[in-house]
Amino acid sequence: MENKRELFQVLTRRFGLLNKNCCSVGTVDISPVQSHILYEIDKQIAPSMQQIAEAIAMDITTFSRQIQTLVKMELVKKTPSSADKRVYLLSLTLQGKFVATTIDESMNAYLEEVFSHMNEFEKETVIRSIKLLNQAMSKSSVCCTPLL
Amino acid sequence: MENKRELFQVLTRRFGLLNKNCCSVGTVDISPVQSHILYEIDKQIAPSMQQIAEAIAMDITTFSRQIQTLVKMELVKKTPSSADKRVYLLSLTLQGKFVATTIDESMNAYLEEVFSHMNEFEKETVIRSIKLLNQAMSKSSVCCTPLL
DNA sequence: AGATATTACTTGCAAATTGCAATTAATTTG
DNA sequence: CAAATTAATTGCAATTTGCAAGTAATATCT
Repeated sequence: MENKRELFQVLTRRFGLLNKNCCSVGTVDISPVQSHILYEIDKQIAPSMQQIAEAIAMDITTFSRQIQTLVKMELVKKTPSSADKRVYLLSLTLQGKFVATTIDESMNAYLEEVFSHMNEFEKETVIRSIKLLNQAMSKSSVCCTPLL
Repeated sequence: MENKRELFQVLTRRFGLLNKNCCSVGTVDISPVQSHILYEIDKQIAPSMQQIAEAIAMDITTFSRQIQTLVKMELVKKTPSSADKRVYLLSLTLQGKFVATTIDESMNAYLEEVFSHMNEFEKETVIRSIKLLNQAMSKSSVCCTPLL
């Protein structure tokens, strides 16, 4: 058996670095956490605060403040729900959408660059493995429970 | 082509969560960052502050303060180098070693649990893929440059 | 229907983390 | 031996974090 922890330790750090790189679009500069928030709002349809906070496993009070920041930066819009007046529905502004898309593209470019160091077969294998890993983690009881 | 970013976004989040889980040993409670520091000190031989800070790609000033905290917690020992009096050599105390080892074991247990949802062939493939990915990232110019 | 409980979100701290700029002390370079 | 470089530390000041407590709206229960 390998030392799995060693492998994951290194991988985790590199992911952390990759994440940090990717959050500057023109004059707009956001944190990795904020980038995750934009990503998730973009992905869901008219989500509430709770939904996004849960999806990224973030404390709701911290999340509330992050959203306030993003609203001030005019990247996110909070619309009161008509069905339930306690709820705010989140969406990206035009600028927010632009930022999210640009980050997505640059992340994909980064990843393409990383994958360019492999041959086709290796690429396929790695992609398939990451899917497997994601599935296994979602089945796992020890972590990741709040994540889809 | 797949959407790689989607896959990595989810994986990154799950790793983040895994990381957070794993830092409480008895009455000692440390942050994920501190756990990385302990890990890296344990791995190297009589490293200097610079060396560790660079290995985990952390700002040296932040690192300096983290070390101060860990020294107060009696997990890390700072020994002035006799060869160069500017330098401090880092090592784990007995307690620090214990904490590092315990975290290592519990991380490995977590990972075993995750891998238990795969068959033997899948396990092999995934492990091999992560190695490939690590290699590719270390060759990459866009990230990870400071990391071994 | 009306009191009670629950839910969604917000604020008040207080602690921890971060990084840039500037400092100290030791070593190297010219 | 003076000047430049290096290792590590400190002074801010901004950001992030989470618990506890609060407000307002909705759901539940007799």
